Amino acid sequence: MSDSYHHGNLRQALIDAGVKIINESGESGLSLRKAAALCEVSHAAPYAHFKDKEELIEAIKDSVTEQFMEELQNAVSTAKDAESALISMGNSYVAFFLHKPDYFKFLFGSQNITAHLSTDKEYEEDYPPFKLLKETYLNFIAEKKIKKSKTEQEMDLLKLWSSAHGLAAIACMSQVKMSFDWEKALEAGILLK
Amino acid sequence: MSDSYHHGNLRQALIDAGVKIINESGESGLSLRKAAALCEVSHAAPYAHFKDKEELIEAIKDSVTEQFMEELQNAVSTAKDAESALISMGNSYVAFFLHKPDYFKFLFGSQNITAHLSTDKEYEEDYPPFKLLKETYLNFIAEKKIKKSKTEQEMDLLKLWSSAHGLAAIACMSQVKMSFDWEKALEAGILLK
DNA sequence: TAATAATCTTGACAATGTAAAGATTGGAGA
DNA sequence: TCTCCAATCTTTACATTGTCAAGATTATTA
Repeated sequence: MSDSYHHGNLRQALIDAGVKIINESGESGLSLRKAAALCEVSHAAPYAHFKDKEELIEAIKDSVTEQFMEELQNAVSTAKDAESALISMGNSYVAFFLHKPDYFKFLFGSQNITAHLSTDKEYEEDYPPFKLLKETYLNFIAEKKIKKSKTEQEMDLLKLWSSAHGLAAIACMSQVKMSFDWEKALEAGILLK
Repeated sequence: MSDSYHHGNLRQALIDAGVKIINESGESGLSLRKAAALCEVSHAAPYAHFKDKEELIEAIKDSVTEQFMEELQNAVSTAKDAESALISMGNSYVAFFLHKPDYFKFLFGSQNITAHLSTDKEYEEDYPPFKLLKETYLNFIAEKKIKKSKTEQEMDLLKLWSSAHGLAAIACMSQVKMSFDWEKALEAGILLK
């Protein structure tokens, strides 16, 4: 392929450029034209791959969510049993965003978590982090031979998810130096206890 | 005062216009020029009262936070004892945003919770909802004669705050109809138990 | 190889944030 | 009361941005 007119893989390049921009200047610094410029392509080129800015943003979110999932998956895989997998996953959930606050704001800030997912299903089943949480939780209650009703299980899952998510939110959203030492708290297992 | 040139109370009018816009079309629909137009004033008039768009947004957040605080305060005031005050406050925390999801995204979405606060103090002390939570919590452990170290208290407060905030986040961010019935869950007291 | 689809460029336009310069007005002090 | 100043508001202007339309270039496929 001659490399002057056709980029080759502009779609992915735009996504990568978007991730880079967000890391450097947050979501507010992200514009279609800047992403296009980073790819050395004209300002309207993105429209061959994305319907509008929103669609690029969703693609970037999917990309960041993949990174997120890798860390969660790793936390679960390397745990010695189902209980520590659950705890480790929660800690990773918070730690990931603690180290990348801009990712939190980007993923959960302006738009809906599930905006990119099909809307005709129960949303949780399609959201990868929740799927992993559910698996891990089910392993846990199986391992411990705990009997719970469907409703109780849903409640447990919601508590687990929201406590991790809430901690991440509070950690990320307070730019002010906190008196609270998050790293220490995570080590000490403030989560899931 | 003649009512042609000088508005009279443009600052407050712009804030109110901003709240209205956010209720109708979310934060993405908010622009300085639209707010100015709603106040029947030229597009540059806001600059007499706000340094830039960000400063208007912070003022709108303060206004919404006041509404939020009224509901929290009410929940605490009308409770029969400190324990139910704590529970009621948590439920109000989630319920407020459940009924106004756009407010959640607006308050905690793009910017920092504490961006409008002084940055040289421990952030929690200045954030009204946290202040109220702390008071209510201290009343609770006093009422129950529970002895806790400073660190344990901080942990408790963090858990209370993050669980309520996390539930609100998850409730608001999933636009998809959830299988989970939030109203019922709140009645049943999923929080703080 | 010719037609068609995909990809990219150029040019244009409206909405927006923001700055500069000037008009209008209310109020403090004479 | 009158004058002057500071606050408030308007007008004009400009850069950035999202988006569209028309056309150029290249890949694909029949």
